[in-house]
Amino acid sequence: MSKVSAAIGSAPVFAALGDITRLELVSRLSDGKHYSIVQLADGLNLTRQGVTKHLHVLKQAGMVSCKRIGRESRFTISPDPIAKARDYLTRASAQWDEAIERLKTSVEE
Amino acid sequence: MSKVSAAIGSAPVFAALGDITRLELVSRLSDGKHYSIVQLADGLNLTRQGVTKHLHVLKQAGMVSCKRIGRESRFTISPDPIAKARDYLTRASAQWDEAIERLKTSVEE
DNA sequence: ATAATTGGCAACTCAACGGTTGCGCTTTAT
DNA sequence: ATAAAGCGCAACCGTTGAGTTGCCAATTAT
Repeated sequence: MSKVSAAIGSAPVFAALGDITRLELVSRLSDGKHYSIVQLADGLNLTRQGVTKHLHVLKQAGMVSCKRIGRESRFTISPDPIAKARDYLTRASAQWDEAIERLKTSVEE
Repeated sequence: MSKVSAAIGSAPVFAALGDITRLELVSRLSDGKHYSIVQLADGLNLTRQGVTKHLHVLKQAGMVSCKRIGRESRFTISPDPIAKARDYLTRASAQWDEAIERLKTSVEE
């Protein structure tokens, strides 16, 4: 599997992380605990519905999971997809690090 | 600097990576060499202008730099911003890895 | 029983995005 | 000198995205 085809699976994850609100939500969920929507919405400058939409995006990207408990929806982080995205970036930087290293020694145009 | 404030700087980078065309462009540029727009557009199923727009997004995110040489614009990868994004994801996963580890041992609600 | 919390669903607005076409300018090739 | 290559700019279009409001159902608290 090429690097690109490995990456396209992570594209939705990157897209999801490309919004500061969702970045904030992921940050709040990074302690591994589970939170209700109102808890997650607290302090954010947008409606509960807005937060719900963002959480839905994160869920579609596989980055969070939710479970209905009584009247609330509890959200938790799902580490795997983000770990995959991280691995892609790690491989990518390793790739051009050595490529640039090669270009530095032999001046190939 | 908190993790979030470190992350919001990476949001445009993540957003830029959230498109499969730009992911492909980054992949093509990952050898550290520089390419003209038509070279980068080759094989992609969209117009030269479309590619130009994507390259502009990558440039705004600081992920590529371009230099005019004669009649062509040569684009090269700029590793730093992507490395920062990678570092953020690495720190984030490390954080919830240990958090989840703690939650596994002591069952704290 | 009644009121408050929590949240899902649908409709709507406005802006941003991805992509296109057309045109003109500069640089290179013939 | 003329043609072609490479690119930038601007206008335009359809779709998606973020965010809102309003309403109703279910659960919990009083």
